[in-house]
Amino acid sequence: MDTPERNQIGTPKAKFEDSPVFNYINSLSPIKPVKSVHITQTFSSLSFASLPSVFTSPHVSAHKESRFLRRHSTSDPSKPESSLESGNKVSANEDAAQLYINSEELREDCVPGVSTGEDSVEPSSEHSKFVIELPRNLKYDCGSPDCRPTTRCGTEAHCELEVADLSAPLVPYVQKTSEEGSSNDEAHLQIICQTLQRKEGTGCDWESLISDAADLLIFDSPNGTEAFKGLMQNSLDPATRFCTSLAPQLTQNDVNDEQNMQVLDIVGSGRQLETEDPSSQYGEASQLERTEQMEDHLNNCMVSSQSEKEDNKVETPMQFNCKPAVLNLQRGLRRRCLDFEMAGARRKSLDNVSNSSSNMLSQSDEKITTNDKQLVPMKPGGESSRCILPGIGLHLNALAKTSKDYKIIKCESLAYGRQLSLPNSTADIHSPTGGQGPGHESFSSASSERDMDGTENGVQLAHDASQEPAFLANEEFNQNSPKKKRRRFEQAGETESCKRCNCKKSKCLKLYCECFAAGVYCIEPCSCQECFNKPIHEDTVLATRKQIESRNPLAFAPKVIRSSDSVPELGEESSKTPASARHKRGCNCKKSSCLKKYCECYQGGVGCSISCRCEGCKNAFGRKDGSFIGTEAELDEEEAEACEKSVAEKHQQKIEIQKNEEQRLDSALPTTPLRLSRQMVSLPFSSKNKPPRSSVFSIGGSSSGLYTSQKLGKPNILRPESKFERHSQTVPEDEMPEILQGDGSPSTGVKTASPNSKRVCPPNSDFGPSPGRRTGRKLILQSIPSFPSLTPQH
DNA sequence: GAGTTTGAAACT
DNA sequence: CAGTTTCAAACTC
Repeated sequence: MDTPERNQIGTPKAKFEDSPVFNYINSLSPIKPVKSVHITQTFSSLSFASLPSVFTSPHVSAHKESRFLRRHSTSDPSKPESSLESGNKVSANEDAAQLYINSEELREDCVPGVSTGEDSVEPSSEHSKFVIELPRNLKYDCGSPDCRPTTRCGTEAHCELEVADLSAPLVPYVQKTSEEGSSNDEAHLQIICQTLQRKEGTGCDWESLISDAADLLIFDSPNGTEAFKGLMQNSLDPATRFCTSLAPQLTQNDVNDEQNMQVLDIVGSGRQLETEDPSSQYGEASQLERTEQMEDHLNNCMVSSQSEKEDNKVETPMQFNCKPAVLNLQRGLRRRCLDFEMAGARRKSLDNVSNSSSNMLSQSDEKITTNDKQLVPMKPGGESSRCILPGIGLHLNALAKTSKDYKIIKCESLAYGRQLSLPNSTADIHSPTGGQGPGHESFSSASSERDMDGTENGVQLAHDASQEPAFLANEEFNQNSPKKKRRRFEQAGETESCKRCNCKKSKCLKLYCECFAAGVYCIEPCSCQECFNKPIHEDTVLATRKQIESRNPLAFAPKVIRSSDSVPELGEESSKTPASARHKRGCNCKKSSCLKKYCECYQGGVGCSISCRCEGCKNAFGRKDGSFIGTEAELDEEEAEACEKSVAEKHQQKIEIQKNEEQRLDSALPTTPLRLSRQMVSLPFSSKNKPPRSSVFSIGGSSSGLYTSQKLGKPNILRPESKFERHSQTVPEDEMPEILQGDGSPSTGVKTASPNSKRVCPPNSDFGPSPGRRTGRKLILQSIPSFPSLTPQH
C-alpha cells in the first residue's frame, strides 16, 4: 500500500498541478495554508478525533495525524505548515498537499473498511473509489466542504490504474470511505469553501465550483469516469436513500438512487451500482444535476432533522463552514444514512428523526416504515403513531405527523392540514388511494402549504392549541377505549385528523367509515372489524377509493368548505368552522333540527345553507333560512319555527340561553354591528369541550375571520369565541362572494343577511392575529379548486 | 356498555 | 332522481 500509493501520489500531484482544477483552486486561492478558517480547525480536529476510533489500521493513525496537522495548518494560521509534517508531502502547494493527504486519507479510509484484512491489497481499487467519491462529495456536499476536487486529483493516477479493478468488494468500502472520507475531506472542503466564500462574498457557489471541478477531474481521469460514476452513485446513494426515507417528496431520481443504495448494501458491488444506476451512464452533467437535486432533498430533510446530526460518527466538524446549516445537515444525513445502513439501525435513525419533529421527518419516517416494514404503520405508536403512520398513503395522517408537537399541533394541525389540504390539495385527501406516491406528495404539499400559509397557520395552530389545548392535552391520547377517545378527539375538533371508527360491516372501505372518508388509515384506536383500511391493503383501499370517486368525485372532498383560508378543519370539527363555511352538500336532517351532530352541518360547525334539505332547521351556526345572523329576529324566527316545526323546545331554549350569553358577550365585546353573524351557538362547543374563547383568541385562528365584530344586534348568538367566532366573523363582504363561489353553497343567503358584518372586520384589532381576510380569500380560492383535484389523484 | 336514534351512504 | 336499505356515528340510558 504505502509504496505504491505514495509513488502514485507523486504523479498525481504533477497531474494535479497541471489540471485545470488545480489551477482553478489556486486562483481561488487563498486556500493557502494558514489563512483559512479557524473554524475549520476545531471542527477538523473534532472530526479527526472521531476518526481514530473507526480506523484500526496503523496507517490510518499516521495519516490521520497528517491530516490533522494539515487541516490544522490550513485552518490555523499559526500552525500552518507544520501540517506538512505529515511528511506525506512537502509540496509547496497546499493544494497538492491537500490532495496528497486526501489521497492518503482515502486510502486510510479504505483501509479501515478493508481493515478486515485487506488493507494492503485494496489500495488501488480504493483509490479509484476515492477518486470517484470525491466528485460526488463535491457535488453532494457541495454545500458542504466535502467536495474537494483536490482529493480526486491525487487519486487520479490510482484511478486510472485501478478503475478497471473496481469490483464488488470495493463497494462496501466505498460506503465507509464515503463516510469517513467525507469527514476528512470536509475539512479541506471547508477551507476551500471559506476561501471561496470570502472571495465571492455571499455564499459560496459550490455547485458551480464543484461542477467545474468535477468536470475537470473527470477529464483528467477518463478511466476513472466509470468508476467515478459508480462511486458517485454509491456515495450519493446513501444520502439519497436517507433522504428518500425521510422525504417522501423525493423525485424518482432519488428513488433510483435509493434503490441503488440498497443494492449496494446488499450486494456490495460497485459495478452493479453503476450498471443499475442509469444515471451513471448519463453524462456528468446529468449526474451533477442529480446531485443537486439530491442536495435539495437533503437540505430539506436535513433542515428538519438537525438534531440528528449529533449521532453521526462523522459528525461534521465541518459543518460550520460554508453553508453551515444546510451543508452540515446534509452531511449529517449522509453519514447517518451510512451509519444506519451499516448498523442496520435505519429505523433508529428514523425514530430519532421523527423525534426531531419535523413534518418532513415524520413523513419520512412513515415512508420508511412503510417501505421497510411494509406498511405496518398504522399503529405504531399509538395515537401519535396513528396519525403518523396512517399517513402512508394518505393524506391527513401525513400532515399531522410530528411526534411531539404532535399533540399540540397534531390534531389541530391535522385538522388544519386537512382543511388546507382539502381545498388546495384535494389530492392529499384523495391521495390516500393514490398510494404512497401521491400521498407523499400530497403530504409534502400540504405541509408546504402550511408553511406557506405561514403566519396564519402558525397563528392558527397557536390558536387552536389555545383553544383546545386543555382538551387535547388532558384527555387526548391516553384513553384506551376507542369510544371515549373518539369523543374526546372529536370534541377537540381533532376528529378528522385522529379519527377512529367502529365499523363492523363496511370493512372500513366505505364512506361510512370516518377514517376512510377522511382519507386516513385506521389505527389502533379504531375498534373496527375486518378492517381493510390499512396500509397493508393499500391496493384495496385505493381501488375502493377510486371506485367511490368515480361515483362521486367529491366524495372525499371536505364536507365543509370554509371560506377562510387557513381554516383548519374539515367540517366535522365543528369548533373551528367559520361562518363563511358551508357544508358541501348540505344536510337532510328531519328530526334533529340540525342541533345535533347527526347534522353534518352542525357537526362541521357551519350553518345550514340553501343546499340543505333539512326540516325545522335550528342550526345554531346558521339556519338554512338565513337566520344565521343570529339577530333577535332570528330568535323569533327560530321560535316560530320551533312552533311550526315542533322542533325540540329544549334546543331552542338552549339556543336562547346561548344567545343571551352571546349578547352579553357581544355587548362586552367590541360590538360591531355587523358581524357576520352566524352565530354559532356556543353551547355545543362550550359544552363539549371547547370553551369558548375570547374573541381575541378566535381571531388568531383562522384566518380571516375574524372580524370581528359581531353584530350586536343579534346578539343572540354568541359566538363562541372560539374558532367559531373567527370563522363567522371572518367572512368579509369580499369574501362572501368568493366563498359562495367556492362553495357554491347557498350560504350566500346567509351571508347576505349579514353583509355588514364583514366590514367590521377591519377592526380586527381585537383579534390581532387574524390572518387577514386576504389570506382568507386566497385560501378560499385555492380551496375551491382543490376539490376538483381530488378526483384526479387517484 | 348496551341499546336507540339519526341521517348519510349505498343500493335499487 | 326517488325510494329503500345499510351502516355507523351520535345519543340516551
